[in-house]
Amino acid sequence: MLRMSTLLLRTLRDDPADAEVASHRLLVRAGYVRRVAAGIYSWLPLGYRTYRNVEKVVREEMDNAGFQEVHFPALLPRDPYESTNRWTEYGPDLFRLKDRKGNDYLLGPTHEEMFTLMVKGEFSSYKDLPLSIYQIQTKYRDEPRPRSGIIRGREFVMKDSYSFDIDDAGLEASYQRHREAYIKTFNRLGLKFNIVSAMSGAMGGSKSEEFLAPCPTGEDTYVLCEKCGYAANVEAMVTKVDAYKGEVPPAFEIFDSPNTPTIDSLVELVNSKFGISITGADTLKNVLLMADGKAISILVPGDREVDLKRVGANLAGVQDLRLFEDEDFAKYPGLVKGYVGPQDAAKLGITVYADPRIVIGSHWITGANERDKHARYVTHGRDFEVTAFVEAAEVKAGDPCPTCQTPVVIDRAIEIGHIFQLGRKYAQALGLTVLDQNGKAQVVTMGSYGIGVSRAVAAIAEQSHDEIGLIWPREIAPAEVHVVAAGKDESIFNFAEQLTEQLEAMGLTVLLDDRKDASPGVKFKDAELIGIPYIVIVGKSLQEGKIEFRVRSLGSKVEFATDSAVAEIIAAINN
RNA sequence: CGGGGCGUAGCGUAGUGGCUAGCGCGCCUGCUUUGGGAGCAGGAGACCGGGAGUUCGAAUCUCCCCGCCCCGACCA
Repeated sequence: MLRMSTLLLRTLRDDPADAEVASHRLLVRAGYVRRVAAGIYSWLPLGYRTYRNVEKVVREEMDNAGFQEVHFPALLPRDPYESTNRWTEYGPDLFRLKDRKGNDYLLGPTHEEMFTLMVKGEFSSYKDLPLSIYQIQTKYRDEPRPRSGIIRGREFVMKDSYSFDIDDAGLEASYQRHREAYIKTFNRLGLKFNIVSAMSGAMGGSKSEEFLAPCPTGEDTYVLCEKCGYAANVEAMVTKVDAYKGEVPPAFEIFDSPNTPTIDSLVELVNSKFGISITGADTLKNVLLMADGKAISILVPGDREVDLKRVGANLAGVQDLRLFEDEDFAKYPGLVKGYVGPQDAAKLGITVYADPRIVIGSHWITGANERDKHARYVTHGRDFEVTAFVEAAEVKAGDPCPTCQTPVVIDRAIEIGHIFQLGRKYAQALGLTVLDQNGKAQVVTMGSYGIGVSRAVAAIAEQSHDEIGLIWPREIAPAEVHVVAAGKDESIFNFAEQLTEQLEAMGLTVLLDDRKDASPGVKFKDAELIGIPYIVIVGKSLQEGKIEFRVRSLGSKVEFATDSAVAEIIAAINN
């Protein structure tokens, strides 16, 4: 029995000044967590019970799926991370430390190496596969910017799984098993989520999907087609365009265009000069970038910005990507800021990539590579060539769905899970092979799957709260029933106590507000803030033989007779 | 790392050169109160983020450092 009279808990009447997002604000106010440093939090009793409930659901679903739980240290030696070059590649996000002998250690940001090495140490035959193992472990990443309370911390708990298979078909099967286990897990956690296709990015795999919990304060942006269900991270959104069907344009011509530094001013000048009515979408923007020290130009329609995230995710192998700065222009005197066009790219020594919208045969108004001059009828395939198409332009709400052409919507979400097919990268680097039927060594293929366990607590809070407090799903709540003794009469406290014992005897977890010195108003406010789903009030109606039953999420109140209270409460909860 | 904001008691805050740093919540003692964050009386609790400087005098002005929050870049 949890008693409010002795609980290590102090709810706050005011919102903490340093919390903005709802989950952070409410978890602090309701006494679930306290900040220790940026992105590092302590859990108080109510919070830790909630956290452990989430962990329990995750663990049960992993076990149900037949995955085996293991546990690695958080404190790890440098060596395994050298084999995959991540000691270097991970950069400043890695927490590094030295032992007394001066040897390098790290706090694990993720554990691919350790899992791979564990399997390598034990198994060596195809007969041992497939295998899926997981752990629930604290991870450390020295984030450049921790934010939103426990949504993005520098210390956080992640459930990470890895699958090991002999071939691609096996990997696909393991991937699907994880996908199904994740769907069950998030459903049990009461989370609304979308499964979106994602870029596997730096991890170097192939197929990858993210589980996103929609929420306005989320930090991931994704597109969703409400008709066919297509969903993708903005980085992974595919642009669908038709081939050019217009007429072949006349030869390109250069015209004077002084004082047109912006697309708008250019459009205005062209329209009045030629007596036509084009829009920004008919102009071609040449955005210059430095990619690992190489100058590249990205072509996008003038009415769109370049999305650096998308470019980065879609340009294979590029580490450092940034916009051109004045000193870069100085190195390429042929590039006239504001008047760049793709016609002379080869001469100027830059590599040109184009957004898929710049289809072959289409013609554009673009810079003439001379101050105060633009050109029109500049035609792709005739007047300029590109090295490759790359998804580069920003995604806008209303863009056509790549599968059914319906305008998509853009929404924000918290990433709560990520599954992907890693392939053989780690197994190769660490030498994980097994012998096949023919006695030949085969490199194992792996999948990697993560759930942010501590983050899920915050994600649930984000999706399930109102102005006055938290509203937990039953399975996650720190207790299932909150019994409030509201009054001063001894009989009220006695009955509340008895009722609590009876409910517990029926298998329910109960938080009893048995504080003698708190007024009913305080107890009601606290109960609403704490957010246990069912609230039972033992108070003034006790003398009429009644207690009150409330459902936090509905704000509903009904009275039950005291002698049938336990049965009625249980019936109401299980209804 | 770029831009913005902030740091005064456990929490929320007032105080912009003047002597004793104020208020509300919370906490302690006593009395009264008990269905929507009770009342009265008394009390504890602050190296005003740290350091250096300017000044007769600094929470207040200057410089440096530290910490925290938000936007961006980057990332689960």
